[in-house]
Amino acid sequence: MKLSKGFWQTFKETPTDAEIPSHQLMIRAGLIYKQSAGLFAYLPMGLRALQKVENIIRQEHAKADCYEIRASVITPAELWLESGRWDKMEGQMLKMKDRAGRELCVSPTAEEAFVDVFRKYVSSYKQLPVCLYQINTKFRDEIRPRYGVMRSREFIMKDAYSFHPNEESMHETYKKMYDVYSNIWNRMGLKYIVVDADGGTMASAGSRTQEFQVIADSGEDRVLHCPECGYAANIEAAEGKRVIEFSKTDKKIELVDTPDKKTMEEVCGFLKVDKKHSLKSVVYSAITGNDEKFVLVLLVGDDELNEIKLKTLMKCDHLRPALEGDLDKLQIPAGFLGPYKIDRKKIKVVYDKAIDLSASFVTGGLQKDKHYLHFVPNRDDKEIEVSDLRLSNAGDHCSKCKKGILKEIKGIEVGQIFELGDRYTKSMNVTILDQNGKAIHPLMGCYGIGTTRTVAAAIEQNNDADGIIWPVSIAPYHVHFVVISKNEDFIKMSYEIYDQLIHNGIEVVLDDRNVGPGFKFKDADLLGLPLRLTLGERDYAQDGMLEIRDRRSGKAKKIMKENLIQEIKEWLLQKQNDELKSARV
RNA sequence: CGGAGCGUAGCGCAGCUUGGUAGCGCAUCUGCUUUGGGAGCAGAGGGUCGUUGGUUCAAAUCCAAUCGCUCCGACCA
Repeated sequence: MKLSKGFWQTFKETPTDAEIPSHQLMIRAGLIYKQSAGLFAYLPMGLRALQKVENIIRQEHAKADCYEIRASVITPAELWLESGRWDKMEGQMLKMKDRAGRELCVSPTAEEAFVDVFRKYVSSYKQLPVCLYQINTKFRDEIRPRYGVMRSREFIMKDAYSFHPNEESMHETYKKMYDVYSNIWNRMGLKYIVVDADGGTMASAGSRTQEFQVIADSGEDRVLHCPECGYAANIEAAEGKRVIEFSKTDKKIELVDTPDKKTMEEVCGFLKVDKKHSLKSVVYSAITGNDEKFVLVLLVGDDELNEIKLKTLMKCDHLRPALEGDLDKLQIPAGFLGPYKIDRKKIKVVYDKAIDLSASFVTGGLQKDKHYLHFVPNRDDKEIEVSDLRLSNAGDHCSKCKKGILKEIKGIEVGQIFELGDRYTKSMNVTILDQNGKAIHPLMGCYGIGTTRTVAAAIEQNNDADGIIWPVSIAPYHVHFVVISKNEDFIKMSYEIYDQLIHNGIEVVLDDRNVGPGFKFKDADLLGLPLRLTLGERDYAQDGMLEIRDRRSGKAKKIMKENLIQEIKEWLLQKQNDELKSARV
């Protein structure tokens, strides 16, 4: 690209609505343009980086015998009604009607569409396993889009779907895709961590799934990591064990006044008790269809509830915290909730398994301005149901090796791999014949990568005060060629060098604009291509050399015009190797 | 959806309290000068003040409604 003829504009000022570095830099460096909330246009520089990511993905998938297709982005309601997700994904889906009144939606994901393609063409175990993928636009009507393309409503995702005659084949492909995914981010030189995850509404409960998390302070995901054995999991799925010194007592349960003390902090502060010697009571409503059940969850005072665990326990479609109105209906005073003598007909009660049932706790009095002291669950409560419900936390003991202490890391989820099993083939009634001529539901795996999010994550991890620092593998171009001269002969020379670089396979941007050198250098730093090449009238007149400079290290070197191609190729190769080594955690 | 805030030129903002017919910096255009870290001088173009309605002799300014955007929360393969 010659900038004098190109389409590229940078901004000196940081846009007010951009919060995190990658979002600010993508706008300032002229990579993207926001057209509406959560909707972006990719400009030439941004699009090239995105295409680099996509091509790495294509190359790595090809190695694993995955074939690219492209399903339609708009899909008919029938497909979603078949799988039962037309209503389940309500809210996330952008639905519409065509002129005949048929209902359609913009795909938020494509399991149904791929199953639909699969069932048309595959009918025998002999055709399996097979893995198809696409790189295509998705739309999820996020309640709150934010952080630029990190959480946009329209985005581009690579989604792959594999089909299998049996579990063994499904496990095998899962493992293969794990390697494919690792190679992809390795090649980009990103620091990432693979973590155990929760399947959410995608997979059946308990099925295998892992997330690939690019490590970044601005990440929205919390990951727990054991430095001893390397165990890592999304905090939602993490298994940590809390070790607490509980307090024991022989004293009888006692009702005391706690006027206007409603929160844990207030009650424990007032009674001068550590929060871990009290029970936190939270009420949730579990909804399945028209059926609504209430559940009282008891946790150690300073623990948090893991809603996913509760949702699994309740086997419900939706879960929401109870509102004051619900509590009024149940005739329970908000702020003074507790298990002691509560009516089990109205509400289910579950103790978290971290609670020592023989220890003594402070708990709500079930009447206004009252709490109990010395509540001992297995002495004072007759019906006790225990389940694992707490959110694991940094500081927990690792459940895998029993030695390490879990640490928290923030991550950006750029990919997730699932073993789906027969969830979709069953609901959509897809069968193939096995060796015995028997009809079976094939098993599925699915594997997603946020391509647009990967670009943002790469910038999030590679930037400094001056701008972006692209990894070589996904940089929009390799070399930012700055010419400093007004002399026509020099401009002409820069065009010759530019052509020469292109002929040798080096992707180059030539800044031949009629602006000052400072302006060009600032722009080059902001865009952050791996190498900057400078042809300056002043220096060239002195020694006949050009300057080549590394954006990341700032290291610079003078080189003769004749050696340009070779030097640049060597630098790029060296940089790429260095980046490969720095990946993964 | 609940809470908060903001909509004035492409971008960043002032003006609004106390109504009098819109301004600054950057960007853009022209000319001259300037070329190793976002140049200087001189001039120019560009705004239904988000929209609609109301109050008023007069509304960017006051009132109401509405739309859009952002932040916090809930939501999230």
